[in-house]
Amino acid sequence: MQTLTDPSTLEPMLEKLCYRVPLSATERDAVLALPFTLKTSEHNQFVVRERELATHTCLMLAGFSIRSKLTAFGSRQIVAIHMKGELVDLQNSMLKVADHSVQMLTKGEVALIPREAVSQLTLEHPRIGHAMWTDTLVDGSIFREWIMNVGRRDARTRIAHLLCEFALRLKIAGLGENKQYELPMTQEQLADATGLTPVHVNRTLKSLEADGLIARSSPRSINIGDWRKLAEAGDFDSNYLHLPEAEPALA
Amino acid sequence: MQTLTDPSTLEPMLEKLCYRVPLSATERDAVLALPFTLKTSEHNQFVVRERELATHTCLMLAGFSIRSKLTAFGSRQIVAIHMKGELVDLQNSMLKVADHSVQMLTKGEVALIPREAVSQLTLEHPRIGHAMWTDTLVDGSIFREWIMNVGRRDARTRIAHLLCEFALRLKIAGLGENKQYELPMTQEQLADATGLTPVHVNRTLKSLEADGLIARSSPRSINIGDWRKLAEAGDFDSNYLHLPEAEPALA
DNA sequence: CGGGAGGTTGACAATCGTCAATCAGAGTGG
DNA sequence: CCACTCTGATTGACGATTGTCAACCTCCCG
Repeated sequence: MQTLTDPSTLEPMLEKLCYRVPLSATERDAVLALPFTLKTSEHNQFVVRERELATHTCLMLAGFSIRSKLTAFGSRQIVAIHMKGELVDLQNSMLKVADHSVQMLTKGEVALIPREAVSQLTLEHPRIGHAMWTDTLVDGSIFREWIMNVGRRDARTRIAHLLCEFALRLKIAGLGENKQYELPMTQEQLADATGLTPVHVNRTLKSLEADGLIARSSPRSINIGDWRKLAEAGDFDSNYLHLPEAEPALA
Repeated sequence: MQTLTDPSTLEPMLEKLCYRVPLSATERDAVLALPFTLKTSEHNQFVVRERELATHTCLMLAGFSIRSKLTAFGSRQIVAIHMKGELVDLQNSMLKVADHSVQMLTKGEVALIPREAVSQLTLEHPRIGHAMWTDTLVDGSIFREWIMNVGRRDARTRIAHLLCEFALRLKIAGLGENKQYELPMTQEQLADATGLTPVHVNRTLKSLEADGLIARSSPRSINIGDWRKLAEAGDFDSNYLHLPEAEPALA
């Protein structure tokens, strides 16, 4: 596996960074000039494991991944879902020792960037550092929303909320424009993301379907019938995603 | 209210920043030279409200505060607790529009630092920016642990975990060395932090007390009888706090 | 002394978890 | 092409952790 610097590859990352903090041409070039290693990751493969030393930051180029933690008892909590353009493991790599695992949800392509290179880049280009910091702050905002989701919402609302967030983020990442998408997770994974059991997730999805808020041609093929109604059922308000302009609805 | 630059006041913030990323003398001086407004905040007073424009970053000098969010239905979720030395509202102010509220838990003293001054400081001193970024990353790690706490742990474990985290953070902030402290929150606030109801928090505290894991001379005066046992009951592992050296226990 | 906030307790209800069986679909090998 | 198998989805019966409601208590403070 060799280190590459093909500037075209890191485009998704640059797009994400410029999304909120505009960067100059020089700065953009500096980002694209980061060294990286391309890697195809298989379904279910671990990118980082809890407690490991993280030496690289992982940029998602294709596919989906999750971040998760384990309790001592062995149950799993998924704390984030990641898709194209997202720097999955900034968190672990900057803090050196991983406090959670990152695992592929589907087969995908990732670029591994050495921790030191990212660190160096932000020191040489403070505005890039600022952009990455902002990105981390948005991640934090999403974490807070998830705390509220599992802490203060009932099963139906949690699931609806997750479906809304996923739909909107897919759209922003340029992975779908409409109200129909393929959920890349099993119901067990949905359960681990919402703090429920797989059985109850199933019941809840059925209930949402029965009420016409979603339709499913296959178990994971989500079709949002009425965005407004689903957003209401999910207590979903895109404010916490900190999108630049008003991009509140899919409808 | 006038803007001040008394360098002695921002010491707690500097300590926090240098805790993980060592700063040079020049950098330290730059931090201390930040302009700020001193403010005494009363019990229950709001520092920032959800959806407001945040123009300042708030540094806790004395007292405790919480960050919270509201569901549409009106229930509250506390997503973080803050104490001396912590930059409470970096999150809101850097993202401009607040996605959650910050409220004083006790009477306290805060320093309000203009958002622009912080932003400017990090651009002029990239290493300070790096330190603040790291701080934000640690905040993120704590958020993730909280997601797991409310998502995958039962009532007893959640409460025990919160009691452990609070004890350890008090110690790190230099606010207490021993296993005895005064919890600055009501049981209703404990409930909002753990995703439970006040009644069940009460039952759970009683149960922890009955089992000798804690003792309480008054309802909020927590005395940790056996740190190891409480940490075990709370599935508490300080890894996620990313403390510099081994500082795992209080015992 | 009165009022109020917060803490405590008990009875009962309900959301959600557990257990377990069955079903559906994809991939594999004969 | 057809068992065979495995993973994931679905469903039902039952149980339990936790929520709800409501009363009462305790302490602090004006």
